[in-house]
Amino acid sequence: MENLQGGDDETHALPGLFPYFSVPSTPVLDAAPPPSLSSDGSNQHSTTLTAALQQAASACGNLQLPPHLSPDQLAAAAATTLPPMILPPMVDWSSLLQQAGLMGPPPVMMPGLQQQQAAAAAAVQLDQSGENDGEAASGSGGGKEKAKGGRSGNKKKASKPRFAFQTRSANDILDDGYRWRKYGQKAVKNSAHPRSYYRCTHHTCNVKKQVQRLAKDTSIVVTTYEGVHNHPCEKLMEALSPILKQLQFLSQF
DNA sequence: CGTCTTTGACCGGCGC
DNA sequence: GCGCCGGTCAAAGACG
Repeated sequence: MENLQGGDDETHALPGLFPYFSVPSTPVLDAAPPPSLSSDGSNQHSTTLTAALQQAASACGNLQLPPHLSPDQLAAAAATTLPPMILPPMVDWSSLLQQAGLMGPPPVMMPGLQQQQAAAAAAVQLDQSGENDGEAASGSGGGKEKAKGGRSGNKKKASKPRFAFQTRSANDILDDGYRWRKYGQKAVKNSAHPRSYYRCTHHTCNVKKQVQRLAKDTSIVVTTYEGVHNHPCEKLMEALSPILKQLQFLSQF
C-alpha cells in the first residue's frame, strides 16, 4: 500500500493523537526504522531531534523545554545524553519525527480522508479479500453517508478528523497513552472478528476510536481515531519527563 | 464501591 | 414501507 493521501480533502495534522505506543506492535506498511539516534552526532541531527521533542512536548500541552538554552546546548544535550538509555522505547518516534518534518508521512494514517471515506476505506479493507488493501481508501469515493449518530438525536454531522492506521499486533488494544472505555461492539460483515467502539474516558474529551481486525489478515489490527484529544497524554508526560529533566539540568550551565 | 466490559435493544440513514 | 447496517445507549455483571 502506498501513502493514502486524499486529494482535495483537508489534511489534518494531529499532534498528540498518536504520541505513544507501549504495546509491541509494528506499523504494517512502509514502516520506517527507528531513527539511529546515537550513531549520528551531527548538529543537524541533534537539533532536529530537539525539535521533535519540542513538538511532542507542545503537542501535549504542558511541557516546555528550557527557553534559554542555546541551540548548541540543546544539540549537545540531544547528541550526548539522549541515546538509548534515555529514550523511552515506548515513544512512537516515527510519529514524533514525522511531526517535526523529519520523515515522510506516517505509514498507514489516512490524512485528508473525510470521515465517511475513512470509514468506507476501513470497511473495504475489512471486506475485500482482494488485492489492494488500503488503496481502496483513496480510490473508493463511493462511500455513502452512513448514519453518524446513534439513537439519541446525534444529528449533527460533525466533521471530526478521522484517522485510520494498521498495526500488526497480537493485542487488539494499543496502549496509546490515553484511557478508553469500551461502549459497544458489533459484528462485522464477512469477518469473524467484531468491531469494538471506544471513547476517551477524559470528561471533556470526545475522542472515539474503533478497533477491528482485518478479515483477510487477522494479525493486523485496524484502529480508527475520530477527533482530537483536548487534554495532555499522561503517559507521554511520564515518558518525556526524564528527557526534560535532563535538559533542565543542562540549562544550568 | 467505582470503573470497566458485555450485550441486546434501539435509532437513524440508506437502498430497494 | 421495509429491511439492512453502522453506531450508540444503558442495564447488568465482572473485577480490583
